[in-house]
Order: sequence, then C-alpha cells, then structure tokens
Amino acid sequence: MPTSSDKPDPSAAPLPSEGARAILVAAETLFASRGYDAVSMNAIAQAAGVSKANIFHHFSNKKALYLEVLRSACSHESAELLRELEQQSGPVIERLRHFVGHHLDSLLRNERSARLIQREVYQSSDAQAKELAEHVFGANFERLVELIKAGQAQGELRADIEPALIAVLLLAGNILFFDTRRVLRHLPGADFAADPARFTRMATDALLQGIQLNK
Amino acid sequence: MPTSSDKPDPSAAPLPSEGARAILVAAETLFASRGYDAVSMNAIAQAAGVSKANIFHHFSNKKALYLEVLRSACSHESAELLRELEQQSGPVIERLRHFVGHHLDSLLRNERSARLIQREVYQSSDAQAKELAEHVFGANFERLVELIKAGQAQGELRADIEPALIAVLLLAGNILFFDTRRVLRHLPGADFAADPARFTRMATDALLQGIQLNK
DNA sequence: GCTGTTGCTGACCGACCGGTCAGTCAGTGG
DNA sequence: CCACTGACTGACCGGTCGGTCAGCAACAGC
Repeated sequence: MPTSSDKPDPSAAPLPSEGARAILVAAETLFASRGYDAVSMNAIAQAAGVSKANIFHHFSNKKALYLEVLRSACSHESAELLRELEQQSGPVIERLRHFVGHHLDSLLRNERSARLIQREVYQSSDAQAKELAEHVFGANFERLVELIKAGQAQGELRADIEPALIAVLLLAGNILFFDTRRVLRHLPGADFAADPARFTRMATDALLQGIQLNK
Repeated sequence: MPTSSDKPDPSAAPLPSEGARAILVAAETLFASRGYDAVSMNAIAQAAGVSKANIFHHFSNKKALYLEVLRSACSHESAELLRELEQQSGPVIERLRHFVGHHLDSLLRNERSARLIQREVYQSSDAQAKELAEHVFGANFERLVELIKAGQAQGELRADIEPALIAVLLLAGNILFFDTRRVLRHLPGADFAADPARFTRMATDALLQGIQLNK
C-alpha cells in the first residue's frame, strides 16, 4: 500500500514537513504570479527541485496543494495585521494613520500572499465570499471598525458616517495602489506611484480632512 | 476580402464578421468569469454554438482571440466613460459626484468588460502596464484630472493636493466596491454593500468633506 | 456546365495535463 | 541480521489542450 492520502484538515494545523516546505514555497510563488490554472504540477516540481510524483506524495491533488498554500497565506497575513491593530495606543487618528501606512507596507512586503488572497476574493462565489468574510477578513475588519467607532465616540471623527464605510475607504486607496501601481506609474501626474509611503500619507490626509475647500 | 464597401468602418480595426460576433461574445463571457488559462477553445466553441475549427477560421490562435475580446472591451469601456466626462456642465463638484456615481454604475453594468480589463491590469508586466496606461486609461484619467484641476482653479477644491491623487481616491472606492462587493456583503456593519448608488454617494461625500471632525 | 471563393466542419495531431504505480533507497527498531 | 517505513523517483496512464487540414455546401461570375 502506498502512503495514506488522507485529506489535510483545514482547521487543525497539519504537520509542516521538511520536504513539503519547498513545495509550498515554490507553489505559492507560482500560484501568486500566474494563477491556479496557468501553473502545472510539472512547473511546481521543477521550481521546488523535486519530482512531480513527490508532490502527490505530500498533497493528495493539485487543489489540495493550492488550498494549503492559500491557508498558510491567510493565517500569515491575518496574524500580522491583527497584531498591528492591537498594540497601538494614543489618539485614534494617529493610530489610523499608522495602521493605514503599515497596511500598504504589509501588502507590498507580502506581495505573494496578498495576490493569492485577492485572486480568491475577486472571483469567489457567494459561498466562498461568505467564508472569506467570516474566517479571513472578519476579525481584522471588525477590529478596524471598532477603532473607528472609538474615534467617533471620542469626538475625533465625524459620527454621521458609517464606521464600516470609513474602514472601506481607508483601505480602498491602499488596495488600488497595490493592484495598479505598475499602471499608475505611467499615468500623467501620478508621480506618487513610485513612493508608497508618501501616497499613503497624502491619501489618508485627504480622506481625513476632505478635498473640498471649506469656505 | 473586404467586399463590404457599403459599410464605413469607424475604426482602423478589421471588420467584425457576422459569425465571428457570436464567438467574441461567448469568449468574452468565459474569459471574464474564469480567466484566460481556465477557458479552452472547446468550451468557447460549445458556448458559441460553432465548431472549434471555426474559431481558428476567424482568429489565428487563442491569444489573438483573447486580444480581440480585450480590444473591444477596452474601446467600449473607454468610449462610455469619456462620453460621460465630456458632456457635463455646472459646478465641478457636482460633475465629479455625477461622474463617480456613473463610474460605479458603468462597472456593474459592464461587469464582463471591467473584469477582463482588471485582470489584465493586475497581472501586467511593466511593458504591458505602460501600454495600458497610455492607450486604455490615459485619455479618461487625464480628462478626469483636468476636471479636478478646473475645480481647484475655481476654488471649489483644495489646491494643495495633487489632482491625480484626488482622481485615484475618487475611483478607489468604486473599484474596491466592485471587486469585493460579494465579500463586503458579509462583513459586519457594511450593509451599504447591497446598494451601490448609496455607497458611491456616501463615499464621495466623505471624501469631499473629510471624515475628521472639524473643531 | 465549371471554377473559384467563403463559411464552416469532423477527424486528427503532437504536446502536455493531472494523476498513478512499481520500485529504489536511507533510516530505524528489534 | 531482518522487517518495515516514509521520502522519493522514472515511467507511464487516459484525457484534454491548442492547432491543422482536407473537404463539404452554398453561391457567385463566367
């Protein structure tokens, strides 16, 4: 009998084997840059320096490998952002500024994970979307909304805007920047595309204070 | 042979034949929802109700078909937005409000085109990104930036923010909404996810007036 | 009649796909 | 020493991929 090909449990933490690690790394890189269908098991095997059959020894099939890559990316990404949201103190506006700046920085540093998750979000079915909202983004988003609510309660932020909307707007600029920065760089007048930190600072300022001139 | 001399072709592009139209429509739907690699020529042929060989009769290969689908999507999308930006009159702020609202509406109505173009933007190489910036988004973006500059010159908008940054922020909310609305719907407190028009109105208001409480 | 030309098709091709299988090899407990 | 195990591999499977090609039906002009 060959090795038992039991399915990897999505909730419990399976064993991160030694040889499987290289496969996961190679697969993450390829899946993130080219997408699921454009990456063959042969390509992953070659990139990982192992035989194709070896991948099937560690993962039951291609989909299971992809899900495992996605799972690790989600947990990694989620943990980093939650950590960032928790530790801060001081005025809410300063905490928001810091978080937004860190968020874009995190996207750019963990580009592969971010791309993988985004790909999943952008083409998810309704059922998948609900799962993503609850198990991947729920905690982070709720934490951010709580922070905004606190800012409203303390009179730092306008209370007549839904806090969730503010959260979305704060993240929208970052995500658009992350997604389109290569194109942005070639648009006229968008020289901020080359400087993420400057973009985040200016965008957050604009959103906080408004772009309309107060008479 | 271009025997159809009775029909004046509006663009320099080749004529969209009768039988080729069905292929283009089927291909656009499939490419938009599943991506290039996940769609086979067999699937396109079946969806279009023709033989696979017929596709190769009208298009030299899969890539050429994809590029043709992309080209028509780009020209269609671009023309609609440019038209919207040109005709308006009145205060700049009102024109911006109207444009942003129409932009999200356009994204949702032409979901397939929008998805196709986004897919291209998000995974474009540097060379492709430059081409997209110059030939697809350049005109629209520049027009929007000009409108913002006019608003700044007339004292309607703050002049200390780069106009291109304002343009990006105005579009960012819409695009994030379009991309993540399925996930958004399941996030706590984001009930605006079900009402695009309301989202756009509130988001634009927030951006125009700022979310910080003015003492 | 014949002769292109055009739109279209079924049959087919080599390459590659995800996945399987028999078997090798190093380690290890008894 | 042996028996067993898990990591690993080359060869191979059926099936599908993008793409080709000879040919058919319809229709024009001669």
